[in-house]
Amino acid sequence: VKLVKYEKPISGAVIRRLPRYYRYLSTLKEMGISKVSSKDMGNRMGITSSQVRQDFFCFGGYGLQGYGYDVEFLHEEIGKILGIGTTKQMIIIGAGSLGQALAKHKGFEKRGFKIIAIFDVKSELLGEKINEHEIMHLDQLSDFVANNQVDIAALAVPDNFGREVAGLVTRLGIKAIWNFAAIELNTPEDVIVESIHLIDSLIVLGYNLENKK
Amino acid sequence: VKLVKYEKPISGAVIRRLPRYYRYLSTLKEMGISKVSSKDMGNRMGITSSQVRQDFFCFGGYGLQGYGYDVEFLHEEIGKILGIGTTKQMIIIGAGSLGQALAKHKGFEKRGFKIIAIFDVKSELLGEKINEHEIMHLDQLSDFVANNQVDIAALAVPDNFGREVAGLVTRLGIKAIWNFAAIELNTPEDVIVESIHLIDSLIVLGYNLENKK
DNA sequence: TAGATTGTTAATCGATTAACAATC
DNA sequence: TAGATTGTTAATCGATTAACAATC
Repeated sequence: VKLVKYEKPISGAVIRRLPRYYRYLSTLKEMGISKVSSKDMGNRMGITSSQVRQDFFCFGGYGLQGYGYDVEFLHEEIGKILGIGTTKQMIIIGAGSLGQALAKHKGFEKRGFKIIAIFDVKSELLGEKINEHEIMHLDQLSDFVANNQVDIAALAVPDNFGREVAGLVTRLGIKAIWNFAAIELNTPEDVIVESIHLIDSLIVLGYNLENKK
Repeated sequence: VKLVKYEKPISGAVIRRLPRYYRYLSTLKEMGISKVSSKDMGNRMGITSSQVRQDFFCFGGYGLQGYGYDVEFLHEEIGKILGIGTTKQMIIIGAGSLGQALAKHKGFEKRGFKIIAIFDVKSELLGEKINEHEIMHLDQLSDFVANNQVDIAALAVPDNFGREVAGLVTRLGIKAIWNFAAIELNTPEDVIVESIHLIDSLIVLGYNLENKK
């Protein structure tokens, strides 16, 4: 009997590779390919086959010696680890162009992230509909959170409002923030923050371009 | 005489922290604070003071023993390393909601990234103006690149067009791609790719929420 | 069986942290 | 001078890679 190894927490570096494996496996599935080797996966992703095997080994290993990995099975198992398929409800705060773009994005719902409301403070935006959701005033957030399960708040507000809105959101008990403001957030320990710093990413790109890796 | 140490290439991990230092120093400057210690910076960013000093030491050290770092000077030096202030010209491919949000974003130009054109293939979008730029047809890209300095192409196209558009862009000689499609790009060695995988980020957030770090 | 490829341990590499002398 | 904080080396920690036995 082989036991799955959940003893020690999985490192963040491994977790961040899982969505990439998952996407690649989705592609293979669509193409009707049923098996894949660690070498194939590594080549595609620019990492070593050794790292691929090591990553899966963290969870007990999903392959068959001499054969490789079954695409369908591996896809499903990684999906389970990542919690894809369990629906999480998300609100978007900030209905500017970025907030609206997030609200309209197709890919999130497919992976279990359901957008259930959009908030802003600008009166001229209120009542406008993005997809099926009317933009609500931020004053209504408290009531909304009291009456709905909100798992994640996406912050697409101007940088200088980020701290304030993050404070509000955590006071209301929301435990996960997807932050797009170019600021550092200091949130309570039990609140998970994941930031997308667009400008940082662009600056690193500019640096690498000038200093050709 | 102290020589700046440019002997070995700086690790990517260090470079990715520089924009964060830079942003923090910008804030301090605005607040009129003139000195900062490695301890202050570390606390703010959730890293050790040792790491902060080690990072700056890569470039020869910018501080004064017993005092700390001069905010204005450090800000300027990090800016120089990152190449902030040298203008880079960027085009956006894909004028959907995400492409438009990028085009409208205020923060890029401030850091030297100038958006000079937007392209799409949908005829109903052509001619529409985003900021001062008219949306052009992708067929015009080749001419445009021939007549303008294009440093960076931001790819905000549907995932299934990503590879094709990346191929086009590299064939036209553009050396840096800021990729928003949820795909792995295989580009020539001399092309720099920086990807923002929104869905990956969201999935990791969901994972961390379920598995409370 | 021969060939292929994983599972798994060990070795290496690189990044982070600790420590403290230097010096403002 | 005493106190503070960097510059810099060494120690530690963690992540990646190599290697190969296991086994399909």
